[in-house]
Amino acid sequence: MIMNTQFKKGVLELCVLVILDKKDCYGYEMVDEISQSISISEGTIYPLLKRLKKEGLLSSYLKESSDGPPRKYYRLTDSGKEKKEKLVGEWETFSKGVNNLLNSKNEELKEANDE
Amino acid sequence: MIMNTQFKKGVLELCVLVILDKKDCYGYEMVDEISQSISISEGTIYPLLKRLKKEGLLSSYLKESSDGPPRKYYRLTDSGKEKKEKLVGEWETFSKGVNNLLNSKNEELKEANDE
DNA sequence: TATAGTACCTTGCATTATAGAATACCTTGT
DNA sequence: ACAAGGTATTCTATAATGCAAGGTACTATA
Repeated sequence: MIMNTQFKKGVLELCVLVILDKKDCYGYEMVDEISQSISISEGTIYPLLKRLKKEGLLSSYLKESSDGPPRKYYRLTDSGKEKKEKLVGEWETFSKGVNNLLNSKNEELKEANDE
Repeated sequence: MIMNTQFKKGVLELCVLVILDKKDCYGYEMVDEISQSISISEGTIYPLLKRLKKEGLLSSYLKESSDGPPRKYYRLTDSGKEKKEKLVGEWETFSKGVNNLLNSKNEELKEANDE
């Protein structure tokens, strides 16, 4: 899936928080989850998870796996849940604003061109 | 209007192209136009316009003004129009993907939690 | 003269996604 | 035992991009 890199900035953080709000996940698993909707690579998710943990939005714990090295599961903290709510709201406002520009520009500009 | 900076990455280019597809504009004017939907500052728009012109998506011409210095109007080139169409499509795919993650996650995860 | 509004431009900074490479574990085939 | 490949984590270096902060210059008003 080819996708505009720039669009993703900041949104991936939102996606990670939303997914972790539903269930605990490890990084490799999250790449799969998110990839169903947005293209993403491992080199992106691990630094992101590390950053979010450092900011106190996530906690983590290790769990052994039957087929590979142990998995590091991440869980939302309370502050992570707050942040998630905040980001979801911001995303809705933002995407509405963009769609506003994309669609409703036609009418407004008729007058502007009537000079 | 306070707004997540990261969400804007790449989207502002789309907004500029969409607006210029409707009518020619100068930078200062575009800040007003876009600000109705998304917060943006001058320090953002001028470098952006310069870059888009350099990439051949925009052409520009000067026009005198009665109340201030001459205005530099920008106009979409053919290649700019192509780029605009492409970006609009990418935005729609992308925002659908994000909303997908935000909303339809509930059902899919019931099974996942049934272990 | 001074102030404010319009309009443009540049520099430097912070943020973030990504590719690429390294490490380590397990399973399967030879 | 060995190699190959999939799973899983991590780090480094790089490229984009938005923005604040500053500057220039023109016009109108007080």
